[in-house]
Amino acid sequence: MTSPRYHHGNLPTALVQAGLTTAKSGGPAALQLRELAAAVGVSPSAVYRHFPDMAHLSAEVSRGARETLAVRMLDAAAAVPAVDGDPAESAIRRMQAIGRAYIQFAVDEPQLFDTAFMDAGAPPACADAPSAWGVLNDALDALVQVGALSGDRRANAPLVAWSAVHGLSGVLVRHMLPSPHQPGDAITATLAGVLDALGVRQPTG
Amino acid sequence: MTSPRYHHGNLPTALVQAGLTTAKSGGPAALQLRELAAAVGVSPSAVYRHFPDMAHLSAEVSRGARETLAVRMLDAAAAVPAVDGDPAESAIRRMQAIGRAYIQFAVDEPQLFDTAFMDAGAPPACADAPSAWGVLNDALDALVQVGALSGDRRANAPLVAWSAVHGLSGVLVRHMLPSPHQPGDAITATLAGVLDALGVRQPTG
DNA sequence: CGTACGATGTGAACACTGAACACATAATTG
DNA sequence: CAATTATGTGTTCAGTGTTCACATCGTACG
Repeated sequence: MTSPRYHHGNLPTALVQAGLTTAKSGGPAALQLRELAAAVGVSPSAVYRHFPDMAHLSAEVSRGARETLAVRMLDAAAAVPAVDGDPAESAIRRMQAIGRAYIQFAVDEPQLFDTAFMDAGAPPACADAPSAWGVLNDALDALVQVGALSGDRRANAPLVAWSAVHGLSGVLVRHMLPSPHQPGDAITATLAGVLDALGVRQPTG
Repeated sequence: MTSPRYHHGNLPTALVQAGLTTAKSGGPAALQLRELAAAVGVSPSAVYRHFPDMAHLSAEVSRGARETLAVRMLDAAAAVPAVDGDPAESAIRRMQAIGRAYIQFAVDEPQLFDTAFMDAGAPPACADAPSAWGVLNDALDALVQVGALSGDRRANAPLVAWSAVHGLSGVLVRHMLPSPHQPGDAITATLAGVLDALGVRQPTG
């Protein structure tokens, strides 16, 4: 398997994987066709057997980064223990955990976060693999089902939540804060603000 | 002035101007050294007499875009008529106008907006020319001075307001909305949410 | 079997980019 | 007016994504 066969066996996946590794440390600007090809041990031209364009390969790496983010969110939600006899409280805490995981991902892996949202055409609406947008909407649905979120506010809810959390993430990632703010405070304040704007009661404790 | 003199007279400014024009239609990716030089009618190497690097020129164009944004915000605030005998109401309306102008700029000039915030190192804290961050903080100071914003919330206020407004702008610019949302509704909802999160009363009418 | 064929990878090109050099010209200063 | 500095030119170079004719492998069919 490690022998240098002429046919790689699974080039596209390997290229995307190498792209993710590269992007994790160098960001989207570090994604270069020749470098990725070399990292996988393949000629530059070989890439074109699987991707029509470097842009398409980059887009696929970006998609991978978004998927990683979605998985982090799902894991964070799953790690929240259910509160006995209070499904609403559980749903609210899960919602908060999702938002926190999103921001945490941006802070922990700023380059990957940048890679995830680099191109304008990236639609979070695509029905593929776990998407952050999907995870958010599922959480909102859960809130409605449990009675913690009113149906009226459901329509604008994803937009409000997403822009607040995504906006804070961007600000933190790009170090747009002039004074040395405490990110932790900002995160909790933003999460509380989102729940407040949605008319969802704050989680106890 | 239009005669093709050997010395351009004001190359750096002209290059940045050309960069702004290019970026307005093509975004940050369209900023190319040779093209900008040609647009100004100058050899590519001439650029290096004024900018050590293409990155520095791009950064200057980005700064220009941010300045444009700040001016739009200032203009919008100035266009709000004062409410007689109610300085608080005036300040609140001005604050709202600033946020609306920010988002409007992103929607009207998505490419310029992208250019304004392309590089991570861009500090809105720089004390140069009108900066969006400065405009926001001035508006917040006005709110405090008028008693519409409590001093306690002043510390986190810029972060909360900025991330919400900037986040929504980014979402709108990148068309991250799956379903055909109404941007107008989202904008007013977000602005109201920001004021709410800051504990500022909603403007009347 | 073995042979033709499609899928996959190679190597040498090409056009383009930002960048670096020696040189030419203009403006300024003594 | 002479000399020096500031500014712009032309050429060249390394590196990029991309293309094309060719090489190689796996495989399905006679």
